Amino acid sequence: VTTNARARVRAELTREIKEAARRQIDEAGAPALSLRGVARELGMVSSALYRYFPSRDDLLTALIVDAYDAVGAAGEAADAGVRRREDLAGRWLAVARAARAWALANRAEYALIYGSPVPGYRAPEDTIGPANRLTAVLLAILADGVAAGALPAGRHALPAAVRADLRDLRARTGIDVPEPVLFLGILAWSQLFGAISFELFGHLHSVVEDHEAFFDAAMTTTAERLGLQPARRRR
Amino acid sequence: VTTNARARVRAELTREIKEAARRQIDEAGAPALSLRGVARELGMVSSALYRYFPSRDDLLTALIVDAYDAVGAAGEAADAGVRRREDLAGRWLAVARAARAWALANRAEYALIYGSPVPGYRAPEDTIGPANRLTAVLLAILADGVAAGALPAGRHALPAAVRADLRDLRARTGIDVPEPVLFLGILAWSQLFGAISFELFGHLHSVVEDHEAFFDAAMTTTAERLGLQPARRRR
DNA sequence: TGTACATCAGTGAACGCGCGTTCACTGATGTAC
DNA sequence: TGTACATCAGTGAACGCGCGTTCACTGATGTAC
Repeated sequence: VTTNARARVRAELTREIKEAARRQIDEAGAPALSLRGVARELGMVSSALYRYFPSRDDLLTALIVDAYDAVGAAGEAADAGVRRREDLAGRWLAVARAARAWALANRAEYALIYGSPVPGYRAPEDTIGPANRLTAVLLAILADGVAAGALPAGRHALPAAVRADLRDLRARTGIDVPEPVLFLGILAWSQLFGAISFELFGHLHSVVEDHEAFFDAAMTTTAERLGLQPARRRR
Repeated sequence: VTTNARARVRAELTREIKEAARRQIDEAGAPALSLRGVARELGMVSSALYRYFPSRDDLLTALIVDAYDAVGAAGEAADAGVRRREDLAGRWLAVARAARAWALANRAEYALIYGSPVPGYRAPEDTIGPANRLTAVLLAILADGVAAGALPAGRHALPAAVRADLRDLRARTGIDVPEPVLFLGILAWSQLFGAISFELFGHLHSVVEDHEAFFDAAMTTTAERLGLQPARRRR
């Protein structure tokens, strides 16, 4: 039991190191993340950090995993907060808004996972699982729609190469959604992050003023195009 | 006349410096761009570069301007290469493919302009003009469509805030396109770069294999959604 | 055309800084008998 | 419960490196008369 005192302190400090690192990348960007800087902020000597992370890259990996987890959790919570589960468009919009809100509140972390990759850094396998967390939420909405018969099964014609790739994807992952719907889903997914990136990386600057209104309108359109009907008039 | 000998040599070296810098960011990313490294590659001493660029940031700015220019020129050429000007969907697809091809061939430069901003670097005014070059090509396609009556004027309902922003944008820039069409245009624009970024930044990895086929299918769908009809069956 | 002077490109040393990582060490915290 | 030993966290010095930028300088290239 007393053993865990040491373990608890260790966990706590690990958390504090990551927090300080997050603050640092928020101020100067991920490439400028420096172990010495983190150590300085915590009043430690830089070599002490090596008790917690074997290298700078491992610290970066931990931050990436945390970021994917955080945005995934935000999406899950937003989806779960929609009471009328059959309101698929409402769920989509809620998740999209949650992703944007998280991105605005954690710009550097967003850039870390959805911006240009940190040069020289190669993401290890550990990041794959958490990366799929938000995607799973979006896929669940699609799957619910298909199950309820609310999604047009897909008159959308696809080139053979794309259809084959999507068939493979379904087989590998067990996603229960027809290829055409899956195709539109990936499009919507990339539209979501395209919109967030455009706003965050400054490309909407001097184009549109009310970014939130624009985002909502864009995501509403995206939901319609996906075939997600607003709640009441289900066909 | 002989005066220009010096000027020509100067222009040539300026070009070589930028080329070496591009090679460097292609290998290690923009944040790692170093004047000393560039000088080393050219067999000069680092201080000599200050005869050509007053600081590292100015070199970066020049690279950004060049990149916007290059992708803009690629888009213009692709658009100009479509003989049947009334084939709006074909023009859109050609420009989209050109943007993607340029991005694939110049990954670091793409990341420089459409990826996460280089931390600590603030883009000066000079980058705004070139940044609009590609956008202008896309807008011209829309404007042509509107002029030819080929684009549905826009039954698309927009929230008041968005509509007002777009009205302002039209007034400021003299864009000759109704707000609903403009809205869909911006959506298509961000879909285009969302798709390229997703592919380049690795988010399509283990999702889809044939990236080119997927991109083409995505952009074809985007063109349809914009209301751009394939050439022959104009309504 | 020929000379005196101004302009410019490039050199090399230096300043002051920060970085990741290693290593031998001191003490404190836990464990086993 | 008390002592001997092992584990672990944190220190401080050091290695070897790279960076942007400044500055006084040497020569070569151009200009004006």
